[in-house]
Amino acid sequence: MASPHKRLLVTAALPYANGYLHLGHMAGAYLPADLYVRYHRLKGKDVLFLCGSDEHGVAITVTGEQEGLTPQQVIDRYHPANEEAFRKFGMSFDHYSRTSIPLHHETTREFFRNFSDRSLLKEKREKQLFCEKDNMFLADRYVEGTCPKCGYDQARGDQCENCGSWLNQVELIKPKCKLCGTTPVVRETTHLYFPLGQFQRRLEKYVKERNKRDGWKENVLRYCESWFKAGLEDRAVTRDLKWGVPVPVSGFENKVIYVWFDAVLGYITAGKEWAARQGKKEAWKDYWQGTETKYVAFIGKDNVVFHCIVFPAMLMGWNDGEEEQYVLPENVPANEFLNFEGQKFSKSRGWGIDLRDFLDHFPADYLRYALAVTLPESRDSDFYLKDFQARVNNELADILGNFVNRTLAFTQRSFGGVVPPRRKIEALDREILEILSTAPSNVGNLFENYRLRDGVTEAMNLARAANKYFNDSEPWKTAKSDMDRCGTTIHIALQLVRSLAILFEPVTPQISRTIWKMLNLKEPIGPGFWDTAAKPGLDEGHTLNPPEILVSKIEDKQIDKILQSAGVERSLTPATTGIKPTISLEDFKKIDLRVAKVVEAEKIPKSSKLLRLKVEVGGEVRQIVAGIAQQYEPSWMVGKLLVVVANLQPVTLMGNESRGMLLAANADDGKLSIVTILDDLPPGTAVR
RNA sequence: GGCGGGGUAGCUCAGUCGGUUAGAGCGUCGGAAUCAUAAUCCGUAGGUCGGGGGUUCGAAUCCCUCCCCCGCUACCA
Repeated sequence: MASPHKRLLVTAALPYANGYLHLGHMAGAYLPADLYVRYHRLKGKDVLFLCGSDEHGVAITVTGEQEGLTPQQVIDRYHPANEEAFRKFGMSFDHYSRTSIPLHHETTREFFRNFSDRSLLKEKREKQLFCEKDNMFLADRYVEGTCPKCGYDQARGDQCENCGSWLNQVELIKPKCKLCGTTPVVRETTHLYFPLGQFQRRLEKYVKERNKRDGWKENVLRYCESWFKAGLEDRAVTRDLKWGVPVPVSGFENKVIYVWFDAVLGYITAGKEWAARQGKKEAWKDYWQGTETKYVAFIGKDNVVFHCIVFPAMLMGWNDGEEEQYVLPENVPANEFLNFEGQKFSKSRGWGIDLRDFLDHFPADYLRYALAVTLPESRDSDFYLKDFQARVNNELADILGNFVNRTLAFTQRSFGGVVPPRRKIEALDREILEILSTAPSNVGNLFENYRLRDGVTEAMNLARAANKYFNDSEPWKTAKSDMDRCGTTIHIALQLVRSLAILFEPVTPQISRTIWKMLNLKEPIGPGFWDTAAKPGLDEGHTLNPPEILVSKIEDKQIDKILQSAGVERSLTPATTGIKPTISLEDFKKIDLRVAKVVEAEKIPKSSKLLRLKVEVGGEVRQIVAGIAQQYEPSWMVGKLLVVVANLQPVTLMGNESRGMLLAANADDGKLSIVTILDDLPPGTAVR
């Protein structure tokens, strides 16, 4: 489907500057975006490709506190590292920006002020608990106290679990900060809200229309639907924090703009910064404003709500009141997640592999190809290193690399490295030329419909067909009998090499460049080259450079080595890191551990994890609720000797009082194992 | 427990929203070939489409139910 748009604006999700990029990120958003962009550039489209680091938000502050750094120091570590990893991976951003720069603060404040001036933002005054020690307002889950209705002493800020009544956190009697245990004070705070709900009907129409025009992905439509179904609500756009963009409205000087609001605007900032560096300050408007632009936002599935709902609503909000009209995303192709060796990437568990580490071991193109053919386009997919090895060896090296090599080596030996003339065309020649003539549009159509994985596979199919052509034509035989025939075969094979270099440029740009060099072509692969891949493009008599190995194979031991650095082995054993700070003996003595014998056990109805146990401790039988139902059968538990914390403050879980807690080892993956004792000592025996 | 998503060949995944003998790549096995990175090409085998019901002339596809996995969440004191 030919696009009527003159310009293409592409963004890839702004990575959060609170950690290193890993392979899951690349498969989710960045590689798809880069494939799409590189393809369109070769088609001759006018493309602007933007990205940048998302550097605000409370998580960065928390990381800083944990490591004794300022937020600025945190982002100054991850922003350059991620930018560099992107560069090595071959991301072809026109500009990579960051949200901590003054220009971005200005962009954000401009939107904010605009909304505020036009009374789009609603002010809501509320009383909230403020912890003077932690110097912050407490979210509901960070505060507990006595329920004013039933007197239960561990009610949360929003609801009492004992009597089930809904509470306002300031109603709590004797509230306590869950972080530090001190008593917070009531302070009045005012926040501004963005009326997302007002936009719901327009957003639904917007998604429907764009889907009709550009074919949105099913998973994305499903996520949108569930948000619409739940109903959109006002969202707070201000927060009582220090780290972020200061609110530009009087009375709110001590607050910052909520990170969800400023992050998506980072795309616009990136456009402005790009334009400024081009020395054409207004050039960004050609892409961001006006009807001639098609805007495509590549993201991972966790970001759907911000790009399909929040960001469009913000742009609608702006467009309603201004002459300058921002372009809304025409499509938001979100991928699902990539697993690593069968398990979810997890920073906290140390599972997975960072992009920069991977690129220390292998060329980016190997990774790009392997990821491209297993992109999680319609559901989560798995990345296995042994698959990676197989893809590179059996496909990239053996099919593509070997075809290029055999063709160039043959030319070198039999024709002195000069493109032989094409003589009489026979059936085999006609067949492959026919295949060649449709290959660019076949691959291109798949790319344009966001079926990147199929597109790359289709490109590899041309290499397969090329090998078949070479085999069937048997130039090594005709070289002895019919040099004209042999020359014609090699002439066509060389044309195929050239076309393959072009069709593979979006996936493996470095490999394509190497082929180009071997073909001794002066003008680099560039805008408009895509369609020329359908036809022969090498002149007879042209002299080639000597061939070199294009893709070298991956050895087993290279895979083993990276498996170790990936933390695979580490993660299979229980973590020993993350030990808490040293405590004194007095502290430890406060804990009264006792042997307890299970006398009764049953599942708590409607609960999936909780077991209600009656245990004997000393002379007493008490009830304990434990979250072990997924691994232990109630009947099996009866008679077991456990170790329990006997002097723990009681709590009520799903209406069941729990007086004490049993000890169990908790693995990060959710597996657990109860603690018991080796010999049969009487219940109530102290453990220390 | 609730909401959402999955369960298709040994592995990784498609399957155009009911229509002929369920597909691809890799792996397996056999063959051809020997120009090439022992690479290539051809062919073969392999699936009761998680289980069970139902609707239909016809179901991987629609409905019901059950089992298992993943995510979010409730409750892992």
